[in-house]
Amino acid sequence: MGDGDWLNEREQRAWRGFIELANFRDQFGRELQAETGLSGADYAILVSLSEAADGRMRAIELRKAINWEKSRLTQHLNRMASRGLVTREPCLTDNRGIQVSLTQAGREAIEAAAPRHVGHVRRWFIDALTPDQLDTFADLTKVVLDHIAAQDHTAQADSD
Amino acid sequence: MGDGDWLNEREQRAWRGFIELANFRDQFGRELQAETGLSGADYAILVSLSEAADGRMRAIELRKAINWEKSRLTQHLNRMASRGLVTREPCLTDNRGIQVSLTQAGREAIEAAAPRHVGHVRRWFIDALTPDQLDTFADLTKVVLDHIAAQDHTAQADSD
DNA sequence: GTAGTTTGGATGACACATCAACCAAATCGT
DNA sequence: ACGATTTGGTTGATGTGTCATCCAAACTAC
Repeated sequence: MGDGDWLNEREQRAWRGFIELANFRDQFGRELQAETGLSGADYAILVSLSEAADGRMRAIELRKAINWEKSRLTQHLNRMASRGLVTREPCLTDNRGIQVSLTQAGREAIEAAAPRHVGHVRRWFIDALTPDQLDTFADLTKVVLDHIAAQDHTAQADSD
Repeated sequence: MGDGDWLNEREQRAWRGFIELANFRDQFGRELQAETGLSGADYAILVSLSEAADGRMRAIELRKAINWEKSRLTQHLNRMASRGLVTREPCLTDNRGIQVSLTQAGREAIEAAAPRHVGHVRRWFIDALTPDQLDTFADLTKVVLDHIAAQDHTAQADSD
């Protein structure tokens, strides 16, 4: 390919490090799923629900909390409902809305998964760095994220 | 959910920063795809091919270069071939192998996409950090990646 | 040689995410 | 009141990635 302008070595080191770390994160998610039976997506939904009063939320609130596209939520809730982790009922105060509720099985699943999740995060990431390094890393990610946000105001993404 | 042991604030800041940055990266890939017509996966394959002699490589070499599962490569090459970006021919020296070649269209696609790719990386990531910060960031990712590699020697995906 | 294993690859089923299009209830403007 | 628009959600098509399984060619043995 035409290698007109590429990154210099310093830039490339940082960028590739980031990419590899991000790649690893997908693997991390799959391992967690293999251990707990919950994907990262499942986890995000269950955490939100489990923090809500009575373990129930309107779909739209859920969507705001985890910042998903609506079709993604619809389809994922379908799969989770068919697995018995959540239920979907019509919303009383808005006939176009949906109430999503944690089932007992869902609550048990998230409570079983949470410690393993934390353990994984610690073992794979936190333990690699000293407290100072953690701060530095957090600072740098913040710089980049702020830079992104400043550039592109349509950017937010989140989970976990 | 039971909040038995969670991360302290410092740990959480670093972890969440990482997650958000990794999430952003997916969005980055989609934007690039919208602009160039090439997904990150397409890009990885085309870059490898374009760097090879004659723009051709055996599938297995390609797989090693980008570290993919074999079924992923098979399926992605199918899609790319149907889009006219690559061709697949039997390998002369090993009857079970496959030779993958860049087509003219594929070469043009990667050459058109590369500058935009670099521009995006710069604009979204590199430009956010000073040279010193780039080094620091690269160092920290390396620490984490080394830690991961040291812990888990079974990380590679492939089995049969 | 010829049986057993490894290796390069293909295939089918499924999970996951996006996009575009659609629908009905809610809301808004007048 | 009533048409127009927004909003909450669904649906279907498509792209992408994983896993498990299968297959034939290639390398062992012996």
